Amino acid sequence: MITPIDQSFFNKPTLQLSKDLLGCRLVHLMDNIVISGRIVETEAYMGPVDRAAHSFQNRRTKRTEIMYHEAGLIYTYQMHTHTLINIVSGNIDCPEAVLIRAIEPIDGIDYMIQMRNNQPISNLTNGPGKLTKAMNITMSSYGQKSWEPPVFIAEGTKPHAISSGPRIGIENTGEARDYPWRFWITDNPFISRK
DNA sequence: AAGCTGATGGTCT
DNA sequence: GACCATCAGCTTG
Repeated sequence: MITPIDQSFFNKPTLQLSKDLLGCRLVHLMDNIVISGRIVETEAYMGPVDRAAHSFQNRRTKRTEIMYHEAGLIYTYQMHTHTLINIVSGNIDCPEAVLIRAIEPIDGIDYMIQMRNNQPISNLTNGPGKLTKAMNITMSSYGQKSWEPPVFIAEGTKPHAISSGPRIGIENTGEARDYPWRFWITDNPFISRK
């Protein structure tokens, strides 16, 4: 049995949380199988002041609603045909979030390979859409607590070093394009891009 | 009501 | 490198 992290873990500035999540485990406890991986890449989305964030200028819709609630809740959304998973951050009414972009598989690797159509291990979870597919994380996680099963964060192993740089896939967002709000474990082979 | 835009990934050339 | 799946939300009318 893997113990979920304490809810108080999420109570910190979003950029700090983005870094602290590196090395933690993302776990999906299903009926007959445990799926888990080590978080190796994240991105911070800083809400009202961040052109690249869905909640830029406090945009509040059915989709972004959950970001206006307590830190540690799960924000899932559909990107084209894929589901992406974020952890809500910031105080109530401060709509920030951390996108989980890549994990290193730990438990349930055979299951992940199946879910990913027999892709090699190096290509199972090295991207935000890939890891949700591999771990069978869907929109049903929207608004759920990430400090309780079935989908939750658990303690992991501290990264030896952390790198940072511009975020991925937000070329048309003005100044926000260059903010170094992507974080990854230095030299980890499972990050989404080099 | 219609058209555009993605925090993506697979497939094809 | 180009194309595309597919949908919430924004823009324009």
